[in-house]
Amino acid sequence: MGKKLYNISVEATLEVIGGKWKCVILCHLTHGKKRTSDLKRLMPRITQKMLTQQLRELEDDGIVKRIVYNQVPPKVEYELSDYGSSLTPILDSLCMWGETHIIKEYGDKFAVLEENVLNRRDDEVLVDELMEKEVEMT
Amino acid sequence: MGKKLYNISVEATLEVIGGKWKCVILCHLTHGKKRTSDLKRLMPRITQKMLTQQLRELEDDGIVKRIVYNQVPPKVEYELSDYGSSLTPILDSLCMWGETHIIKEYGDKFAVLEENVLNRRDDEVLVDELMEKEVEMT
DNA sequence: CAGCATCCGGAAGGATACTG
DNA sequence: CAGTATCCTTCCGGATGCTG
Repeated sequence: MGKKLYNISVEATLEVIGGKWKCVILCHLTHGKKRTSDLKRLMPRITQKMLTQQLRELEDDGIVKRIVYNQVPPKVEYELSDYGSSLTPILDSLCMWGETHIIKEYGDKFAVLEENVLNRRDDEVLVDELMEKEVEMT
Repeated sequence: MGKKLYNISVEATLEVIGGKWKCVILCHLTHGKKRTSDLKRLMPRITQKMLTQQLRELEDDGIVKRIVYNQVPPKVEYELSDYGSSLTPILDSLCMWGETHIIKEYGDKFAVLEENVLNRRDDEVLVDELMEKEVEMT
């Protein structure tokens, strides 16, 4: 393997999760196993190509597990590996900081969440989190 | 301001610290105020153009403060703003995960640290951290 | 449904020279 | 020393069509 040289250890982290969509994908996976079609719906702007590419890289780095069901039509699921789960606290922190930042910038965080996010069925954790915060603020 | 739409809150975080060099710069700044020339030395691979660009964006987002001394030759320092300091726990976690990852991948973490990192004078915190871990492992 | 191959435009980022 | 401006190359990533 070609050893890479780093000037600071965070560069090693960025090499793994620094891809354009990787943190977003991983954040969704912290909420549980997801099918390819689930991920597509959760990330309407990602292209098929990028989704597969980023998932492959995460798989190669041992961050996510790819579960293939041998059936027709095909079914593939992705979930955090044990090693990938060590990123969960970081991913949660990144999400929480984002929520705070959105509030700081826009006041009402719902103003910047797309409808598909609020209407989705299988990943209501975020919405629940936001609802809780909303209650705290009243 | 043009409101951006997000599908998950981490996207807001990435818009602020997702730039190619931003996390690296911020990690260095968690160790204290730095002159432009310091940052250049700490990041030998970054170009002048990118350094300035990333710093400007971080400044615009209220993450870093730019301190200009009116003197000749010019002297400029950068440091985390109060708001930027709210990222410190995340940045520390990212660094720590990177160290663990380096150990997992290469065994000896010193094998992948460039010499300029080990020889530098003003940012020995990382080295100290590594030394401590080394001791723990023996 | 999940994924691959191909083409292609545009943004990202490097190199260089110049300014105060 | 710190920063700007310009040019130029690279390659990321989108769009499309096809396969099992």
